[in-house]
Amino acid sequence: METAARNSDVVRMLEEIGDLLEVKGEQNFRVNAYRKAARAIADLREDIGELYLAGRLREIPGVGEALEQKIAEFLETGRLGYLERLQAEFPPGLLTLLEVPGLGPRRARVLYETLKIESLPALEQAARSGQIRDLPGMGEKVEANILRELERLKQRSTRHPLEFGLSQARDLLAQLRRSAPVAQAAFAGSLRRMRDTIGDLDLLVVSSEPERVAEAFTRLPRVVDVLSHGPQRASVLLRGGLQADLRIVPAESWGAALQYFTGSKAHNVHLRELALRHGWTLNEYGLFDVKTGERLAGEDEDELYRRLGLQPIPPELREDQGEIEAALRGALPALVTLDDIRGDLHVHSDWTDGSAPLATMAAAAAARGYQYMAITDHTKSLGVARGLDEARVLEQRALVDRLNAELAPFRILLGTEMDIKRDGTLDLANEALDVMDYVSISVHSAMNQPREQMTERMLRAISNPYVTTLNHPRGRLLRRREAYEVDLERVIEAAAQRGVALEVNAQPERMDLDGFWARRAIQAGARLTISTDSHAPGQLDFMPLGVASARRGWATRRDVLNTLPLDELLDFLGARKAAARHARGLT
DNA sequence: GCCGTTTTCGGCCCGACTGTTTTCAGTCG
Repeated sequence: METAARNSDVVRMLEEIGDLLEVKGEQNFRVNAYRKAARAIADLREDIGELYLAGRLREIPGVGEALEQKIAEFLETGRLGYLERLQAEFPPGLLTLLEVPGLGPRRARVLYETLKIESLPALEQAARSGQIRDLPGMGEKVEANILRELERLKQRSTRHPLEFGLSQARDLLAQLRRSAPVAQAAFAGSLRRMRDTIGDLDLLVVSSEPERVAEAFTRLPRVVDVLSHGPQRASVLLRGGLQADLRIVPAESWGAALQYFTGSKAHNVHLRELALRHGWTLNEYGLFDVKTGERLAGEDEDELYRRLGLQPIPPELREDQGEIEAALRGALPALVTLDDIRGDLHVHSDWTDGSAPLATMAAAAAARGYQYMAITDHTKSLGVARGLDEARVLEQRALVDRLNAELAPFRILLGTEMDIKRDGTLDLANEALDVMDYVSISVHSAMNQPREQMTERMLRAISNPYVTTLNHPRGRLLRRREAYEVDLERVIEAAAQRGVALEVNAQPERMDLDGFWARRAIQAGARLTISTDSHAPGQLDFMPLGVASARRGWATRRDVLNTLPLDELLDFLGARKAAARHARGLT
């Protein structure tokens, strides 16, 4: 049975209630209850409609009796009487005022009640005509800030790809080290958790002269605007629209500050509640006994976790998705690392749309310490890439064999990134697949098919027994293209059953699967590959991004195909091919 | 509104910065 709403609809509904209650002046704990539940549902790995039908809504942390009833009503009817009554108390545009940084619920309410402002254009007009400076609690600066933020809002930049944030952060920290006395420096926030996109940069520094560091930070070359500036922290706007926040702490607080500013917010809140139950309090300066004020931890991050009775939790897991419970039991997974990766299984050459000869790509892979690399050039349907036909595959087979004789013990696997055609059939004949070592498949065309059609297409494609891996299964391109409409749960289930691996693609704008879906795949029993989809030698260095996504999916070494040493991988691929031949009646 | 090896009632994460105000509310992360 289909319910009337999806998880994201429920999340939006609860957040709106929270916002409206806050504007109304309702007590904070009630407001936070709605927001906490919204967060939990946003991170949910199951369909909330199914949870409801199974009578399991109360299992969601933060959902009690009252919220269960409201969510049920919303799922059944697509509406919620309680929310509609709340909405009726305020004009529909009022909540858009909260999008302006510096405007919270109190000021939004004052603006509405005194000046009848209920939209951003009305806000701008009031600010321009100098009406806001006379309101209680506001003044000329608030008015000027509103105008400034409205301008910024008009050209608001969305979230940025992780790779861009990492390079910006590394540059900033290097510049800061050169221009001020910095004892330790690191980045925190979503950058350190390696989320696939980041909203801003969180930088952390230890210094005995914090004022000088903050000052130097605001004067770095790429800073275009200083948003706030104090002795312990400063926020700036960088060229290109990225915001960077710097925090300066004393050395004895380094670990606590690193923990605090790495987040996530939900993880931190959970951790603090845990501390409180011991009679301790946790802040960015350390872990303290509430009664005596004694410092229990703070200099070292791992020690902080251990003092709380937890295994140290890798930053990639800190999303309050069960990692704290697992760490309490000592049951955190041993996450896959870059060192575990034995080869790259998705690499292009100048035979199709890569920029370098096959031999160059192989040498670059070998230089990174890999035992193997799969060359996976495109196939004939992808005309723009001059994709290979069956005859060219045979030519490539010959070249690969020659190179392997020279490069041993390094091994090039002859592979393919074969197009899945719009009806789910594959681009090359089985005879061509039979001469290959590794077959991976991708959707590159008709990407806007309806959900049911795309799902059937992928299911049909992975049913070919020669197929080892489904590449970039969601097809999204950050900031450019949404994911395919597809029932990925069904595709993952089928892939798990057939032993088909799902790729974690490390291209910065792909990051596909991301951590969320990687974890889903592992839970379903599917195996992952982590590959770079390199089109030039330097792109092989994207591998850490893919490893990060897999780690965010709780992947261990054993969940990832290309952690296998060469001989074991060859055994695995050989067995698959034998089974494929058997299925075709060739044995 | 949620929740419980301190509690079924009485708690609920914590501090910096800004601006307006003369001791602190509002906002943010």
